[in-house]
Amino acid sequence: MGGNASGEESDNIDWDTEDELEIQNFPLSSCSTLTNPGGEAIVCAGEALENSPPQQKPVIDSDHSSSDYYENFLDEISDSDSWSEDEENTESLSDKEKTLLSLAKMGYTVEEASIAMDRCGPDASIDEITDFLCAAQMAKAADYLLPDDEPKPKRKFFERELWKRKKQRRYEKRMMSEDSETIRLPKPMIGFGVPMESSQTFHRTLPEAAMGPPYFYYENVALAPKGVWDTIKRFLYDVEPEFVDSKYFCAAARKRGYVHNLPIDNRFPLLPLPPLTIHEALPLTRKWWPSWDTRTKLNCLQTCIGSAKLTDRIRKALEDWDGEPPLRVQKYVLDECRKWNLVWVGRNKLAPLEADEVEMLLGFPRNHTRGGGISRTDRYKSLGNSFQIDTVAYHLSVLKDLYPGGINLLSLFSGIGGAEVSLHRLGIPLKTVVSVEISEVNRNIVRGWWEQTNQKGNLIDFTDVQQLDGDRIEQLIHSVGGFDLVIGGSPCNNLAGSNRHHRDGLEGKESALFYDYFRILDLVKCIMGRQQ
DNA sequence: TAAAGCATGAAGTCTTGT
DNA sequence: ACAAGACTTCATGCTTTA
Repeated sequence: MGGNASGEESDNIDWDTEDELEIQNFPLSSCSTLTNPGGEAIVCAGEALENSPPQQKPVIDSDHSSSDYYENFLDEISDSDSWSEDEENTESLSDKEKTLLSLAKMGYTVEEASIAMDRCGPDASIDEITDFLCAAQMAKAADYLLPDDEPKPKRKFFERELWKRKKQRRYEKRMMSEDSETIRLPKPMIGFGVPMESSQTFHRTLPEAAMGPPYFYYENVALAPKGVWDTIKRFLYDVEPEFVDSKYFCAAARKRGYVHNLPIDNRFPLLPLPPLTIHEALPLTRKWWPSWDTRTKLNCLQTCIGSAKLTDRIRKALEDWDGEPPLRVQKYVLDECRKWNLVWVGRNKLAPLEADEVEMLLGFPRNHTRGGGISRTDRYKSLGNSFQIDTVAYHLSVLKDLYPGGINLLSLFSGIGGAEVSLHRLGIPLKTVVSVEISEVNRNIVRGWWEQTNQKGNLIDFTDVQQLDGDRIEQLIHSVGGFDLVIGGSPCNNLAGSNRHHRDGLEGKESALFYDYFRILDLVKCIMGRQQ
């Protein structure tokens, strides 16, 4: 970290105009016209997308809130003895004064800070304000770096931070395909919290356009190609996605993003809590599990399983060694185990998960996808495409108190009924469920489950989202009395990392059905908004 | 004809080493 | 800081089998 600081700075900062452009347009406005892949303009609900709401970010409610960056920032400030952190009682200060104080401690002048706060609006977070300040400084930073300008210590510090911000910004730009802000995956991937990890309280303020009715809940893979989640967020009323890994809910990982307008306070998990480790979930494997296989969680449950030839190759590779194989073989075996989610079922014997086990790990009732005309291959495929019940139910649990008499559900891309099963297991009565699912075997599974669980409500099937045009939706809303929840996870085929052939992003053949989710949700919002 | 079997990397992010 | 390596991923398309 040594070296000539000023030389480093002047050599490394490229004084391009990107940030100046940003500052001129500040606050960043989200897209005002949206087009679908076909290029047709998509009609948005009233002011929903035209009045770009201020970017809302979830805020951790703690004394030393905000991002890692901010924490590092504070660390550095306290390291450099030019800043004395006197313990002040901030209780009596207003929010604005607290923000001002924070910014002052970060090295900004009160004047700079208050201008930025005015520009960013009353609801802006510290991050947004510092972003603005940084961009503003970039526009006139050249002045500061003139050789005869004797920078004050404060400026020096400020410039260093400026440079760091610039680096961060360039890194983020690199991560992004286009402009707009980056959506970064949180670490740990716990969204607005998971059970057992309740030390933090999360708060968020939804953009006005996102407010219900109805509530909506959208799901897709977290590790989508660049820019996909930005687009999804932009369409879904600028609601910040909640990224959650289901490894905090069960013994298998499942990294997913969820965009929803549900309350996030007072969530509760399904009981009993499912097993959280492989050994607890699959106790029979314990006997054969070698000590050098240190896995405690399975990787993502996918639609395909490892081949018999693969497990045979592994068996032969292991049989050459009595006892513990050499590291080279261990690595080969572990790599394949992780890639295919293999488990130990005998000496030197690995196997892919049975469909029953996948069902259990995902939180579905036993035999949910078994029989009734579904093939083994299709069973894996349907399960691999489904929700993790405990995760989704945790998010939906807030509905229980809101709808004691039950809910009307519009379930798009229902699959094997993850949404329905989640609500049922929460004890939320299902009044009318309108379910759209292209696959006949999946529709049969949901229908079978509906009958076997003696549902009192009414299940209405549709095959294709295209059938739900404005008239049909209006008619449904009229006959049902409005939907309380519009839920769905649109196809991920063209987003998923496993797709070798057509990982085409959100505009891909199947994944573009996201736009139908938005279209239908927006229609429902529109029609129900009119009726109020 | 339907179902099962099987080979097919890239694109990210994160971690580690220099 | 930077490069290189490690790690993970709601799958598709072709071939074989029942």
